[in-house]
Amino acid sequence: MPKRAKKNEEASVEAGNDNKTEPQKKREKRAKEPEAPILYKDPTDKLTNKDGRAANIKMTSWNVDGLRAWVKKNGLDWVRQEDPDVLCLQETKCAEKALPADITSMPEYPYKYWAGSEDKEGYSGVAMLCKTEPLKVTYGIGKEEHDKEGRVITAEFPSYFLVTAYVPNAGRGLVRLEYRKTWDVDFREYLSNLDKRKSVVLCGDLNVAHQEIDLKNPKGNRKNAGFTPEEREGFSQLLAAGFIDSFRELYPEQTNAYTFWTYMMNARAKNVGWRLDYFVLSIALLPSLCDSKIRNTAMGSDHCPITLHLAI
Amino acid sequence: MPKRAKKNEEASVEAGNDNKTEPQKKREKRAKEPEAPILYKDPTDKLTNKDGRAANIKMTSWNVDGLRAWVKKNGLDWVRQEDPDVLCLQETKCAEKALPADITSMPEYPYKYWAGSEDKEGYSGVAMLCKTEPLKVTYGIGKEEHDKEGRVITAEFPSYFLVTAYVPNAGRGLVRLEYRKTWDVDFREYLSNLDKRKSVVLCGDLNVAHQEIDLKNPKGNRKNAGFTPEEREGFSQLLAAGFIDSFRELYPEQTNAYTFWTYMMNARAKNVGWRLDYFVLSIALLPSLCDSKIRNTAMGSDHCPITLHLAI
DNA sequence: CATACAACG
DNA sequence: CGTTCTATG
Repeated sequence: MPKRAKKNEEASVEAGNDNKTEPQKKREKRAKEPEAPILYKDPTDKLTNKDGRAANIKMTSWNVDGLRAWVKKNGLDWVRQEDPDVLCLQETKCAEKALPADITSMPEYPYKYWAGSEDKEGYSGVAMLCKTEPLKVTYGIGKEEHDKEGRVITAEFPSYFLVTAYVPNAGRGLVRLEYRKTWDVDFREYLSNLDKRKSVVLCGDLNVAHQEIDLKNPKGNRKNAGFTPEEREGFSQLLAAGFIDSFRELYPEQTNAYTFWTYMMNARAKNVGWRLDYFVLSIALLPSLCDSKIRNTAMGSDHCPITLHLAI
Repeated sequence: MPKRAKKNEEASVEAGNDNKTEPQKKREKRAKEPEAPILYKDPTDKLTNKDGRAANIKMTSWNVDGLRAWVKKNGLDWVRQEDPDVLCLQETKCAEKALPADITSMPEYPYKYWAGSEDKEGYSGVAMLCKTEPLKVTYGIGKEEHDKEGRVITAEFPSYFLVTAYVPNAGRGLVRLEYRKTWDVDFREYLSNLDKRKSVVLCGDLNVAHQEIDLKNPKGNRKNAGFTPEEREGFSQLLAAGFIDSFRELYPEQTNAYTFWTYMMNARAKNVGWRLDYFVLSIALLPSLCDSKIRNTAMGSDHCPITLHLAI
């Protein structure tokens, strides 16, 4: 697992040319297209906690489904508008040396951490970009069997741990459900141990819709990856261990709130989605919670980003 | 090897939609874009033979480098303008059942023949589309070892055989040169045997530049696939067996006449190319030869099409 | 550089 | 449906 942080690098340039093939046009598009539509800060974000204390930390998490494609689709323009203090990305599907200069050279985030799959190139992978330097950054959850796929980065800040995770998908036909169950147990133990030392913020694609309210089609998906009783129970046990689902805490009745839509069957246009991406907090952080939002207008992946505001 | 001819089929329709991802735009492009630039019949084509007899058959050969991509790039619009009596395609890289309706339903060519690789999907593959029905169509060259990759279709017409071929590439590092040499021997024997019965027109990607005049960079390519002494000698021996290279016959001094340019290094814009595609004729057809042309303005592949006019 | 495939989601 | 990989050219 790569353990280096990256600072700025020079961008490489590509010359344009004339005999336009499709892929050439694609590249030119990336290079020349002016900007993504301008997004303003969401005026509905609540920027104070229960006691009226002002939010002072903003975090965004996004499963980008291929970082290179997402960059070409101007995902970074959205990030610049959102301007979080920490940006966590999942499913980067990109070796560290293949990262686009657009992101490795981003001056807004001088502290950047990357984890990729050791065996399979272009599989899994997570990243964390920070405006301020963490006290310490670690990779994985301390168990050989889980730490070869670039799924977890943990950053220690003065008053909390920030963990970003891309939880293993149980797979078509649930071929990897048994593995997922062992993951859920070990990951919960990892988080509980952190929680004994400092409060924890966990964010990322947890690859489970917890309750029926968390996906459009609960009935039809009980035997599908992401909504099996085993995966839902795993999430319930995580909460029982002393954590809260920040979005559901604040919006307990909110229906049709999803963070993932399959590319198939025009699911996003019909909002046939799943809530798979979360900010999960140690109970001790509940007083610091200001808002937990789903940015479902941001395009560039089959997941949308989510943003958390804390007053710490 | 598929041995069925195909007639018309219904086109399938795709609904448009709004949340535009890159691949969606690609599909819409294919559906909605008006037309490729209009091409007129080449006024420099010579449409009579030496004796002034009028050409009465027109054939086009094109290595399309992936038929599905080529269709999306409006290759068929060019074909409709060119309007040959027979169209031969190489490197279709497409299973018969995956053929786009745009080509399977083309009414101009009621008689269509397809050959694909048996083992590797999306590899090799040739096709022949005819306005008039051949007396007989066969696939391969009658040798097990050569006939599993969908490289040859032979159509028998009243006064000649038409053979279209995609000759095996000798490969990077010449890994398949030995195989290519056995192919060259067996293919020559196949053509010679046909020639004993009726005159032969051979067209396609023969994967060799015969002489130094046939590629931009002869010096640098003597050890590269397509210009090794062995491959060039194979072509020489084919000619020695009673065949002629129709283009070179008519234009013996013509330099910078190529039919293939690698996509790399902007080779086509600089005309750094190779002449790999040929109409090779039985000597007996020499009196029928009117013209043999390279259509190097036609885009859609890393090869361009070539066209033959005969007065038979 | 570009077209195919497979694996994965 | 879309991103990645690999093989092939």
